[in-house]
Amino acid sequence: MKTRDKILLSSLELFNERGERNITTNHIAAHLAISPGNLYYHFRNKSDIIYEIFLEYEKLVDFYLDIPEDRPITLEDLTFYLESVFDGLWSYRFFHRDLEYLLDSDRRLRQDYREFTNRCLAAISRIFEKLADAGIIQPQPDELRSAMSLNVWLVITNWMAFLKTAHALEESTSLTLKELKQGIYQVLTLEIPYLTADYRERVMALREKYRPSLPESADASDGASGKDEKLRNF
Amino acid sequence: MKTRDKILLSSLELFNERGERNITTNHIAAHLAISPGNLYYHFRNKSDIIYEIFLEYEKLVDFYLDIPEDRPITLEDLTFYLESVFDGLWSYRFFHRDLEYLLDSDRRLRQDYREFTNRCLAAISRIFEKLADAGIIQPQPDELRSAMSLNVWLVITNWMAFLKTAHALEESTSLTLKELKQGIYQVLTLEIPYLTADYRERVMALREKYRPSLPESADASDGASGKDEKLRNF
DNA sequence: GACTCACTAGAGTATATACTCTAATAATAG
DNA sequence: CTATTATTAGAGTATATACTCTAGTGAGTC
Repeated sequence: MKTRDKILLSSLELFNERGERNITTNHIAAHLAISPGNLYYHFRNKSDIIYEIFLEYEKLVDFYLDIPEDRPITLEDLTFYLESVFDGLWSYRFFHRDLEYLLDSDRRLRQDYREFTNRCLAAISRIFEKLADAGIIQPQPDELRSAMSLNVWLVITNWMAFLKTAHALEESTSLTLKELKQGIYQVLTLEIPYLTADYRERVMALREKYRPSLPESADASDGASGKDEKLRNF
Repeated sequence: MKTRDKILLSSLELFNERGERNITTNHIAAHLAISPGNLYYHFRNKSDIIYEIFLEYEKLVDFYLDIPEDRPITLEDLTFYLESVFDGLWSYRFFHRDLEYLLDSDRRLRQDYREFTNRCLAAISRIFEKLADAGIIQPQPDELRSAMSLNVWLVITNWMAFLKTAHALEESTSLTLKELKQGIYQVLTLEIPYLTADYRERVMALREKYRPSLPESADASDGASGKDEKLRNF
C-alpha cells in the first residue's frame, strides 16, 4: 500500500480512537514509523489529511443514499439506508466530534460539508416521499416533510455524541457499532405516527430489533414487559 | 467585580465567540489585562474555569426546568420551557461545541454532565406527561414517551451545530439568538402528530412564530403560501 | 509600626505542535 | 548507464500552550 494511503488510513484510525484534537501529525508519523518529513511530503498539512478523509466519507454516504428513481421503495430499502448511514457514521466517527472546529479551519471543507448536508437532507426527504408513494407512511405536505427530514438528520448526527456523553460509558468502556445502531430505534420513533395501518406492525417490529438493551433514560423503569404494551396508543 | 468573577465572565464570552479550543488561558488574561499568574492564582487550570462555568449553566437550566407539580401545565409553560432552554443554550453555547473533548479531560464534568442530561431527559418526559394530563397532547405509553423525550433532547442539543455547520452562515455571518430559537420550530414539529384536536390550532400557530425565514432545506421551494397548506394532512 | 493575607505582576519554563529543510536513497525513463 | 523524479529520514525551528515561581502591593488588624 502506498504511503499516502497508509497515512490516510492511520489518521482515520487514530482520529476515531482518540479524537482529532488529541492526534498530531507527529503521532500519525510515529504510528506508521515514518518521519514527519515524509508525512509532509505527502500532505501539505493536517487539514489536507482531514479533507481527503472527508471526501472518502462523502463518497461513501453519497453512494449509500443514491435513491433509485425507477422503482418503488421497500422496507428493506429503508433498513439498508438506516444501517448504511450508521455504518458510515461509525467509520468516520471522529468527523462529527470536532465538526465545528474542522469547518472553521478549512474553507473548502466548510463549503463541501454544507452541500453534503443539503444532499443528505434532500435524500432523506426523497425517502419520505417514496415511503409515502409505497404506502408505508402517510403523505406529508412539503413543509412538514422538510422539517421532519431535518429532525431525522439532527437525531442521526447527534446520536453518537449522546451515547458518548450521556450514556453508561464510563471511562474505559468504549462505544460499539451495535450501540450506535440503536440510533435507528430513535429515527424510527420519529416515523411511528405517520405509519399506515398496513405497515405499522412491520415497522414496529423492525424498530424493536434496534431497541436499546440498557435503560437509557431516567424514567424508563420497566423495560421488561413493554413489548405488547407499546402499541396501546395507536 | 471580583477578579475571579471577571475571569469566569470573560472566559465564557471568549469561549462562546471563538470556541474553547481557540482560547488559551493567556488569551483570557490578556483580554482582562491581568497577568497569567493572576489567573492561575484564582483557578488551578483551564479545566477548573470550564467546570465552574458548567456549574452555572447547570444551575440555570435546572432552574428553568423546574416543573410545577401542584398545577396543570399550560401552553404558556411550554413556550417558557422552550424559550428558556434555547436561551440557556445560547448563553453557554461554547459548551456543546467541544462537549466530548471537555468531558474527556475532566472526570467531574463527565459525571456531572451525565446526571445533568438525565435530569433534562426526565424533565422533558415529565413535561410530556403533564401536556397529556392537560389535554394538549395525547397520552403516550412510557416507552414511547422516553424515546420521544430523547429525540427532543437530540434535536435541541444539535440544532445549533446544524445552524453553524450547514446553514447559510458564510464566514463573517455569525449566529443570532433569533436563528437559534427557530429550533423551537423543529421541536414542535416532533409534537405535531400527538396534538389533540382541541389544541392543534393553537400549537400550530405557536410553531408558526418560530418558522425559519430562510429556506433551510434543499427541497423547501415554495415558502410563500404554505400557511394554509400545511394543515392539509391532519 | 509590625503583621497578615488576599491579590497581582511578570518573567520564566517544559513541553507540544505544526511544519521546514537538507540530504540521501529508491524507482523509473530514456 | 544516466538523468530525473518520487520518496524517505531525521534533525531542526518558530511559535504556542499551560502553567510555575518569585517578588511583590495594598488594605486591614492588633
